[in-house]
Amino acid sequence: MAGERRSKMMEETRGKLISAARHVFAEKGYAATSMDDLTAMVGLTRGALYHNFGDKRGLLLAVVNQIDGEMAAHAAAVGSRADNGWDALMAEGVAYIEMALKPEVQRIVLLDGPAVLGDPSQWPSQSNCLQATVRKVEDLMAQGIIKPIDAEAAARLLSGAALNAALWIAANDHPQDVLKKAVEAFRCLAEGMLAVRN
Amino acid sequence: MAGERRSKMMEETRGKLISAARHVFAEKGYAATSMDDLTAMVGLTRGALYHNFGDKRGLLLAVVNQIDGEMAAHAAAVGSRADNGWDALMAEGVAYIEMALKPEVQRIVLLDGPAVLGDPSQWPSQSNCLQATVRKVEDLMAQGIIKPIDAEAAARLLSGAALNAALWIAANDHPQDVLKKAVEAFRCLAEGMLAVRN
DNA sequence: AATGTTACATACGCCTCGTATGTGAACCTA
DNA sequence: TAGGTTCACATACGAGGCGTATGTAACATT
Repeated sequence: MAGERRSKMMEETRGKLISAARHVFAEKGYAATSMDDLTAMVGLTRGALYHNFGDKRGLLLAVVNQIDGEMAAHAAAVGSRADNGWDALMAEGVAYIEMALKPEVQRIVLLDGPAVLGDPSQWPSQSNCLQATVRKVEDLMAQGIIKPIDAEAAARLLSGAALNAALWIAANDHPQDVLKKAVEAFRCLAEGMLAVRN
Repeated sequence: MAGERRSKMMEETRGKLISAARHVFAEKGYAATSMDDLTAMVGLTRGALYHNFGDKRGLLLAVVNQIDGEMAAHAAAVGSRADNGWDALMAEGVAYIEMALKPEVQRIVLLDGPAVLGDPSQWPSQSNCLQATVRKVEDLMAQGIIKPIDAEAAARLLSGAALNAALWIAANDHPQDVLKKAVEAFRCLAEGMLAVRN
């Protein structure tokens, strides 16, 4: 039961670094961010960085995991409020699109993340989120609501479509207008999985 | 008339640099590639690089444009061999997935490209490819084959789904098996756009 | 209280990028 | 064809940025 003050402090410095990184990575991008500046911004030096996260990539990984976790939690919360499995799946997809409108998510999770850390589906958090979608698809399939196809393939294509929709929206001048179109198209595509048309 | 030998030589060096960059970028990634090494690899120095492409990003842009152009051409060729508009759209989508299996395309066009150059839909070539898909969707819509939705939204979601499918396949150990599942799921989703089920 | 541990700072070397300047060959002119 | 000019590329230089090796002071253990 000792070393409590120490680990508390360490947790705080980790938090400060991650928080600063979220802001700066989102603004200037990963490559253009100097770790000297980043650490100085919160009154530290690179020493703290390399001790806590190993290297620059490690910091990005921590940031990505944090954001990704928040996204998964939010999507799950939205999905749980739906009346049935299908609506929940749709609601999660739409929520995913909406979340990806935040510059933080765009730049860090969708652009720099994959380039620096590699295939997103290997990340722990992303993997969890996808697995949840896979299970939802499997449930709906077992209920005969959607056609028998590979669940993982379906989940990945859905999330891919949502992701790309978000990128499109963010690059556009009228996000709200485009969001409506994107959501409509997303629902339309997703209905291709339905065993019986509404 | 004049300066023919000179511009011929310059075209050759540009070609050598782009060719080398395609290989090295695909292997080690954009960030990890040294321009000193890259240029030395074809018997040049960085002087040639900065003269021809302005900076490192300029070289990546040239590489991306070349690959993207090849992809668009291939997709168009595949699509033109189909009997009808719908089959052509499906064939192009599948072709897109298959092309994205090449490490070159994955690493350069799908990972580093967006991170370094920004939104892919702004790139000249990618934009052309997308526009072609949009027009195909509009045609099918005019024929009453697919439901009336926003054509650009549909095109973007389709290409997004295809893109993500490719990333999935490439990260997998059994590409051929997964390819089949992905293509099946892609067709399934796309059929959501059909006005009348087959 | 003495010793070990650790969280972070400091200091160093290596590499890479971009620019500024040099150079020799190809080009135009007469 | 001879002289000057242009230009494609090489060389030289300076400015960071990353990662590591080492230092240090606060904390923990006994």
